[in-house]
Amino acid sequence: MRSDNSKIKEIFKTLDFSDSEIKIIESVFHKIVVKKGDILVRPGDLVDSHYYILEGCLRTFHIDSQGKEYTVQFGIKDWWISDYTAFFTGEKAIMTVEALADSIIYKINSNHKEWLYDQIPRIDRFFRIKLERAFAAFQKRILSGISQSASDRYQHFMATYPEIEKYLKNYHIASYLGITTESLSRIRKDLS
Amino acid sequence: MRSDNSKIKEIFKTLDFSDSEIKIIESVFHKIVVKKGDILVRPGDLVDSHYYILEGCLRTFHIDSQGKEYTVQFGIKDWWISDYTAFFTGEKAIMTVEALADSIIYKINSNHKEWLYDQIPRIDRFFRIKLERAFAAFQKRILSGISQSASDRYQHFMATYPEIEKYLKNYHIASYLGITTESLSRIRKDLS
DNA sequence: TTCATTTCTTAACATACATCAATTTTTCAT
DNA sequence: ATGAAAAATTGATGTATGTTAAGAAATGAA
Repeated sequence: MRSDNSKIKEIFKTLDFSDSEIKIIESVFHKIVVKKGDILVRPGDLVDSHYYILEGCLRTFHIDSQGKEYTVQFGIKDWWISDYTAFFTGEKAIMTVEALADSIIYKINSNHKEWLYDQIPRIDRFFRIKLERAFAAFQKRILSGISQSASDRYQHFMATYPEIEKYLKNYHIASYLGITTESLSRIRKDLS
Repeated sequence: MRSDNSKIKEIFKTLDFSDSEIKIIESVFHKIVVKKGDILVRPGDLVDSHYYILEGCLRTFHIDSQGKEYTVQFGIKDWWISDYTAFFTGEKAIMTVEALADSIIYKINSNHKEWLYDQIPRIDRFFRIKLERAFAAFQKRILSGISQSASDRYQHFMATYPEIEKYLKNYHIASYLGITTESLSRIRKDLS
């Protein structure tokens, strides 16, 4: 075993694996302990891995030519995170993946994942369903972005992901909503 | 054969199927010919199907409580379309799927798709890769929505999907960008 | 605890986009 | 081809959000 993988079962808790299958799975996951502020993916990287969050919080964000940050995704316990555009398409990363708190994550790379699909076909289905749910969530976010005011988007975000809030600064939330911290501050004042 | 499925091979043109596999696939796809303006999915429907577009153009949009329309997706030849949130989660549709031109599409429902995965496991991988690419495109659109001006989003859309334009009214584009037709009109004027 | 640093708030002003209303242009059925 | 309906444009005005700058509050390291 390359690292302490005793928590691997949690990742696939919806599936029932035999001991030998667990061994196979453990062989392709790599445990990583990161500190708040650590960076997992940088712009320009080739991204051949994605990350399961066992504990903590991370975010994926883009930095534009003026240095402004735009958060595309937050991730907490039991979510997966990466620069998915780069991961899926093979293009170089335009995102940064950053730990917002000390976190414990499991990394798996593309080749290992493909190998795993061959070894345990049920896993293909597992990841497909994860992806379907993430896709549906993204569709809702797109709709929210084009149909709602910043205040409505803020309230919806806070209501939908209350567990994430404790890890976030207001500027993280603003960068996720696509507004400035000043605007968010005014929105919070209006709501209180 | 339930309908003329002679074009089914086009859907899976990246895969090499035997004649017997093609037969299996043909048995679960249902050809539908729709006219401009026809509706395939309505708000409140249970959505157990998605649609492959062989020819024509469709869009998925949401109508809010004030009757305003917000377009989440356009689809043309060789794309798939549905209310994916409803399709993947089992929730009732909040979207309308509408033909923007006379179109020829192939419909497949969930149960048949699951059955197909069992019969021909390679197809699971095929749909997973489609979904990965759609997911990456959605991630880019979210980033565009929170980071770019309406004018930039318009130019980016036109440059990225030039083949779609001929099917669209300006109010379709405006509803996709999340702006009013009046604003789009001014943007177009400024750019010309 | 204390102080430096980071984050948040507030205010004045600027700008992008929305709204409402009227008119022109385009589309499409006859 | 013609006219009614749909779509696009334009102008005047309103509002939400951005920008800049300053100060207040919160955080975290020593």
